[in-house]
Amino acid sequence: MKIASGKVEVVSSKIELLSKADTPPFQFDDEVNEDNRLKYRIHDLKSNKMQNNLIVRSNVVKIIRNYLSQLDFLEIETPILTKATPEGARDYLVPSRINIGQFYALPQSPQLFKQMLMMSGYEKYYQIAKCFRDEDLRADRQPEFTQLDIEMSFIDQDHIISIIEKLFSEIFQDILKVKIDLPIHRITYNESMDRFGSDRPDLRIPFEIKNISDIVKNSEFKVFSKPASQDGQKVSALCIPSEAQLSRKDIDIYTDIAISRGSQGLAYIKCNDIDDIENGLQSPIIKFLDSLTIKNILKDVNATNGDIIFFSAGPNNLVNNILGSLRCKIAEDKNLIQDKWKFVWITDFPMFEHDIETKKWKCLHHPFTMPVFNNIKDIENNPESLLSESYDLVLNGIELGGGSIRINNTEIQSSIFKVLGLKDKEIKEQFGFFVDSMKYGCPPHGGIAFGLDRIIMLLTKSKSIREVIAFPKTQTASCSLTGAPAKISKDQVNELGLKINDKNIDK
RNA sequence: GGAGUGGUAGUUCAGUUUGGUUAGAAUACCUGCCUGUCACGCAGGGGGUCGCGGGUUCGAGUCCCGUCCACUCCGCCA
Repeated sequence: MKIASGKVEVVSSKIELLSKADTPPFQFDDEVNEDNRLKYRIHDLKSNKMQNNLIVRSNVVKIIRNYLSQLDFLEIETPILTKATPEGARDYLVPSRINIGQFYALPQSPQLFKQMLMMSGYEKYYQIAKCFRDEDLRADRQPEFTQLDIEMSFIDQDHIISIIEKLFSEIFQDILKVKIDLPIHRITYNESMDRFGSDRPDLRIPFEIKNISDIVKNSEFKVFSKPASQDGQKVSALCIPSEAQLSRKDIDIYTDIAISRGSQGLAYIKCNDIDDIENGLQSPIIKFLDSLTIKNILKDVNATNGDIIFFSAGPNNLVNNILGSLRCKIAEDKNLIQDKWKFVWITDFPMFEHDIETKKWKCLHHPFTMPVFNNIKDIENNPESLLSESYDLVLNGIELGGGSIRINNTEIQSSIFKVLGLKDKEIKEQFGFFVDSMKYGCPPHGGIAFGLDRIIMLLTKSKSIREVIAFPKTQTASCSLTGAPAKISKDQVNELGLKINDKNIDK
C-alpha cells in the first residue's frame, strides 16, 4: 500500500516481451544535469515533474480554447512560411527551391496576418501560434516559442483587458485553485520606470524606488543637483529595509553591480538612528548635504532605523537600470520576495524611443500600434512626445504578453513608417501588401499576444521555459536530442541554389 | 560580441585551494544467496582518455594557454 499501484497485485500466468529495453541512462525522477536531460529527453519526459508540466500545459490550452470559443472567437491558422520583415528581431530564413535565390521567413508573430483578418471581417480571432526569433537565448527565451495570439475589431483597451483578466482568472482558478483579484492593477509605463526601474516590475518585492530630484535639485552637491534639474535625468533613491541585513561586504558587491551597469559608484546612507542626523547616519555623501535635505530624503523614502538607502543620479535610463536591477537582486539575495501572484498591467508606453547608436527612432511596441495624438502632424514633428494605446501584462516580474489598439488608417500608418526612417520605396516593398489591404476599409481593431511557455513556466513554478517545452533548444540554439541544426548534403545545397563553403557541407 | 559558473565511473558528486602511492563515495549495473518484498537485505564483482588539444614539471584530475559543451546574465529580443 506504500506505492502508487499498491492496491493492485498482479499474478501472471504468462509473460510476453513486447519490446526489449536497455538499462536507461538515468533513473526517472533523479536529479540529473540538464545536458543529460536534454540529450536523453525521452527518459527525462518520463519524470513526474515533466509529465505534470506538460499536462498543465495541455490543460491551459484547453481552458483557453473553451473560453475563447464560448465568446465566439474563431481559431484561424496563419502561414509559417512567410515574408521577412527587416524591423524587429532577426528572421529565420528558409530557401525556396522553386524560386531559386529567394527566401521565406518564419514568422516572428502573426501580427500582420491577424490584422488583415480583421480587414476581412473576422472580428474575433485567436491562435495558438508558433513564433520564431533568431536571437540569443535566455531562461525565458527560446528561438521557437508558442504565443496565444488574439485580435478583435470594434473594441477598446478596457474591453480587451477585461476579456483577458477573466481568462487568467479562469486559468489560475482551474489549475492552481488561486483566486486573482480583479480588476488587475494598472500603472503607466512612466510610473513603472520611476518606481521600479523596469517596465516589467516584480510587485512581490516590498520596497521600491523613489524619485528624489525635487528634494535635491537645489542642493550644493552638484553630483545630485545637476541631474536633478536637467531634462531626461534624475536622482532616485532605493531604501532597503533593515530585514535585508546588508553587510559592509554586501554594499561592496552591490556597488560592483552598479558599476558594471555604467554607474560611477554607489552612494548610500546607512540609517543607524534617523532621529540623530549628526551622528546616527553612516554615509560617504552626507557631508555634502545639508541636514534639511537629508531629513527630507529620509522622510520621502520612509526610512526607519537599520535601513540602507542607495542613490543613483544621471540619465533616466541609467538610473532605472541600476536601481531596478539592484532592487531585484537584493530582494532575491536576501529572500525578501513574497510568495504571491502579483499581476499588473503596464499601460501608456511611449510610441517611440531614440536609439543612440543608430540615431533613429524605434517603436517600443511595433509600428502598427495606434499613437495617441491631437494633430496627425505631431507624429512626424514630435515623435518623442507621443504615447501609444498599448498595454503589457506582467506577472511576478515576467512579461506575460502585450498588445495594443492598432492603426486602421493608411495616413497614420505612413507617418509612423516615415518616423522610423523608411523610404516610400522600402515601405512599398516591405509592407505594401499590408498598406494596400488597409485601403479597402479597415475596422478599428486591437489585440494582444501572450507567451504561452512563460505562463506555463510560472504556473508550474519552473525555472526556465525549457521545463515546459517537450523538446527545447540549448543556449546555442541546438537540439541535444536530434543534433539540429546540422549540415546539409551537396545535393540539397545545389538544389536550393545556395553557395556554401565546402567545409560546411555534409559529405 | 562580452562577463561569470560548471564539465571526474551509466547517474549524482567528493578530490583541484597547497601538483606526488593503485583517482574515491553513493546509487545504478552484473553474479550468488534470501518464499512477502515495495528506497528490500546479505556476500562478491565489473566499470574512469578526470570534456578535448597543447604547454610547464622528474611527475598534472590538480598549475598555464587554447578550444568545445551546458547553464546564468549583459548586449540583442519591432
